[in-house]
Amino acid sequence: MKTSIEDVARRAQVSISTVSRVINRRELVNERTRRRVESAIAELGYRPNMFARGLMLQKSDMLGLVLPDIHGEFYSEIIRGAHARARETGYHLVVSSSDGADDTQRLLADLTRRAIIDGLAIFLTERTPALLEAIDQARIPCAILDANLEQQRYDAVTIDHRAGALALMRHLVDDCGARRIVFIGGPAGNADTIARREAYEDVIRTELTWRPDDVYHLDYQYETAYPFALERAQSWAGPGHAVFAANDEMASGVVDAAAALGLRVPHDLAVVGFDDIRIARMTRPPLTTVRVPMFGMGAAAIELLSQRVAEPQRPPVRILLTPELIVRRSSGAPLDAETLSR
Amino acid sequence: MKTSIEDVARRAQVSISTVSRVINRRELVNERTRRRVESAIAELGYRPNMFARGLMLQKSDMLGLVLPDIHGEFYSEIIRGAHARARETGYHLVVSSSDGADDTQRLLADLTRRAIIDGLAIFLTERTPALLEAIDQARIPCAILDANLEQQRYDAVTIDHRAGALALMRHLVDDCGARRIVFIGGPAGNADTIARREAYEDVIRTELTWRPDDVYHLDYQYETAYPFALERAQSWAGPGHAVFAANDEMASGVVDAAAALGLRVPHDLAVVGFDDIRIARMTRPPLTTVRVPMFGMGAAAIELLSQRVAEPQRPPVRILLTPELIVRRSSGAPLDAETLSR
DNA sequence: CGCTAGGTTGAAAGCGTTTTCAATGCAGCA
DNA sequence: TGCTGCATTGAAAACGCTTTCAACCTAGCG
Repeated sequence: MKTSIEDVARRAQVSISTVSRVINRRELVNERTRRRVESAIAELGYRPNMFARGLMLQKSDMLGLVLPDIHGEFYSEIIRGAHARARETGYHLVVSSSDGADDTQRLLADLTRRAIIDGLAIFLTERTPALLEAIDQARIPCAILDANLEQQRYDAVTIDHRAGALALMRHLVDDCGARRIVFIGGPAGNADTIARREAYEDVIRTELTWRPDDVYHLDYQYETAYPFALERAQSWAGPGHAVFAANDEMASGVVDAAAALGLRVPHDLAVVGFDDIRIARMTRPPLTTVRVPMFGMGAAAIELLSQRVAEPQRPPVRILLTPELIVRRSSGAPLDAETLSR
Repeated sequence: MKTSIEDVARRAQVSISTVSRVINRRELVNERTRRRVESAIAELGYRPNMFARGLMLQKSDMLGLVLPDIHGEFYSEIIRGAHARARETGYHLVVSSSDGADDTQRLLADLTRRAIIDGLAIFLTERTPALLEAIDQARIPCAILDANLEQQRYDAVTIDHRAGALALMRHLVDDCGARRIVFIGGPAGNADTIARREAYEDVIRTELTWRPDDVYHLDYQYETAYPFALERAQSWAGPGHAVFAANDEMASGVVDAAAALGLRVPHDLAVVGFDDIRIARMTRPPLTTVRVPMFGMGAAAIELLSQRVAEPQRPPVRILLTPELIVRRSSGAPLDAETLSR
């Protein structure tokens, strides 16, 4: 049988008020009484009922995290970051992933109605009106991840994809002496791909020669990039020639294809990727890439949320995270000792 | 201001009992009344307070999942599986990861006391008495992942690592005609490595020649395996020779090193891995490996938990999951068309 | 000695649901 | 007409906690 605060009170010969105080504000109760209550608690193995407690406090110490997908290193890093910060701030984390925009909406509804959470961090990949509506319907604090929402109504964490891509282009041009750069993006409509391609174009148009045929759009997959590069890498190769793939998987496919064709990376063809996932260190040579701070993103979202729970009325805050250029050997820049160890 | 069931009742001119019935057992209320209540709910944007509801029902529809670490594809697959099943069964998932056995204990205590969950799935890598004690202390249903607990007190999900390794060895010997097989394990004390090495030894001792020098223990990392193999792959190579690495990362390092040495995989040296993580398809040639059903493991744990919540008194159930042999080109077996598409 | 302030405690009022139990009304039936 | 039974509804009792408010006691002070 469950023991309640009343059982403890009876056993310790005090009122339930006192037991409650021992649990929550121990400084308010006399030391002798406190010890009596504490041993009663221990003897009975009593644990406060969190439902009742929450009913009074309207607080569960749980935060939600909604991702479009849990697949892959990307999202698991977000979870890691979110979880780490959540634990630091005394929260537990309810993780959920959806399957397309419609499903996100359902999930949001379900989470905000049926789950007992104090706030919700939402990773948005699409921005349908219905989705925004669903977020508005949430009666709890929300933080938005990675979507450049025009409206400033919510706390948000965004990655500066453009700055990352720019750093990578600068590296290719300035440090590696690239004269021709082939761009391999993900789907043409993909927001990240767009940001990266824009940076690419900016640099190409102002400093090199714009060649429309050097821009391709694949699907972010190794399996697609490998045969694709096998067909073309020969024609991409040359002194000062490079490939900028919009993610590490495709870059890895290009590196492997080049090797299969007998090309030397980076000597005959430099290759750079994006994201800095695990495999970036597992190509030969290791990939120069841009590290997208997914861990930091998850952590920042939880941080914002916990701050908002503490101070519901403050104006929305936006955090902009900048990716970091990671120079390895695939780009052909001179490397110092410290960098080599990576 | 929060609207409560009472506000709805007033607006719909009924008692709160009726409103509650409309929400939970709609068949018990007259259609006309029901519609009145429903529009009152809609107009007020009413949502039942889950704390109060939980207080009555003693049920939160949340399940916990504790992992030793969220890092890597492995654990994110478990989360995926658990989440998928949780959603199917109407649960939300509280995910948490710990940092060593001591921390697991703290986490368990925190989760079972402060979090509002109906059950807890725990991935155990170590089995200290203190940990088992902590699990006993949990007053909620628990399911254990991947630990061969002697005691049958809990529901459990276990992977048959040995069967997987055996299948892989059979494949090497029977399908690929391997005559000499080098084993590269993780740390010698690692439970998974031990299970895999035992299967290796069984087959070697009964069917091939036992060579103690062909057994190595590294650290599961690509970065270690690559230079290691670079030194030795030449001496491993030969007709009917193979390397069995205890995970795909190390196998990938071996494949890359072999390529760097000008060896042809699988012709000069067959290589197989274990786990079937993403990179298994990204080596040249793709890795033959064993798929460990992490997704299924997470899903099974949640399934057990939800069944136990429904039927607390039933005897503990143990689920044994068998890994699946995935034949790709690195092992040198003749492949059929269907397999090639992987 | 009477008063005051501070330290401790308990009674009771919520918090917002679900559910039991009883009451009501009405149709159908003898 | 008087019953029975069913469908529908409401009153009220939990559920287990936090917190306010008032009461009590004691020590310290004038």
